[in-house]
Amino acid sequence: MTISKLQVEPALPSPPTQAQRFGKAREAQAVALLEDYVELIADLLSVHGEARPIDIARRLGVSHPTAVKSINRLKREGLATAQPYRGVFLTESGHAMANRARARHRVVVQLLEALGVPPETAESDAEGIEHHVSDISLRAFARFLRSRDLR
Amino acid sequence: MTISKLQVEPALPSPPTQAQRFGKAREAQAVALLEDYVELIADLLSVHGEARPIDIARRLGVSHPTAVKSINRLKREGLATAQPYRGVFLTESGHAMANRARARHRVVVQLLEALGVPPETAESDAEGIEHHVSDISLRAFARFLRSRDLR
DNA sequence: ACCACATTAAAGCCAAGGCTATATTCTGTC
DNA sequence: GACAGAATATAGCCTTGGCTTTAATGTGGT
Repeated sequence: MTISKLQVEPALPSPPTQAQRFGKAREAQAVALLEDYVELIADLLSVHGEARPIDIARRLGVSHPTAVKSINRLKREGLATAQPYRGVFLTESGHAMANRARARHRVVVQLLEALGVPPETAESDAEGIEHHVSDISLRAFARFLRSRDLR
Repeated sequence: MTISKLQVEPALPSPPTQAQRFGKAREAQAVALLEDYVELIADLLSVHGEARPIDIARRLGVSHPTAVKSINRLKREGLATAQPYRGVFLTESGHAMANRARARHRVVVQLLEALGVPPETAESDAEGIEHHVSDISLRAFARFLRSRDLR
């Protein structure tokens, strides 16, 4: 007789379930770049009063033309406005996205540090992680931090 | 006389520092797709004994040709092997990457659940987050989980 | 043994996000 | 006010990762 599996393999999730998870991750990735830009632009505006393409490019570590191209996409999607040679500004919805992104960023960094991750690593990892944290997880993170502060 | 800033704006990181953070995130993203594929292929191999392109495609939620194209990339990068019409297998380094990815995935899911994130959300968010968790953070997560289990 | 159906492969299209090279426009200094 | 140098914009190229369409190959059932 055949011997059935000795180690119980943890069954895989159903294909549709798994496809949906991957689909969400792909979608999050699609907006990640937009979030990075508006978040950075909001920071530059609030600290320097202006957001120039060249500064955006330098801080993102990409060439100027790449930054300009992405800024054009922001304009196309109604997140930013810009006149030629005049710097970049955020629309209403751009600001909204930036605020949500900044809030998430802050919570993720705080969580990582609370878990014992050194500050620079926390900032670095957060840059990638933040775009994949759902509202549900974000609230859980906030609860954890609050409960921990009270202790 | 001019009034200096009333609220102390948290100074921005230096451009090179910030560029480096974004660069790391971009690099992580570049390998994310490879990790997703080898992780899934490893799972299929261990559960079903074979990894067919069509199953890979279905579980990732992409069309078959897209999956085939990515599998070709895996072959090009020395992570997988495949004969026409014969299914996909992992090379030594493919297995190594899959094991690292699975370990990270598991820890991230456990962490999220430990923080109170419901299981399906934990799985879903982990799919995106795992690729951006550095070894340093991963070890911190593991430490946290261990200390919590002991309590 | 055949034939229908499933699977696989191949070809070609598209948008996104990188890049370099070149042209244009500002701007600050003399 | 002119001009040099910085910033910006434009054009064109490449790769990746999606897609659809079409062709080729396996495979299982009668």
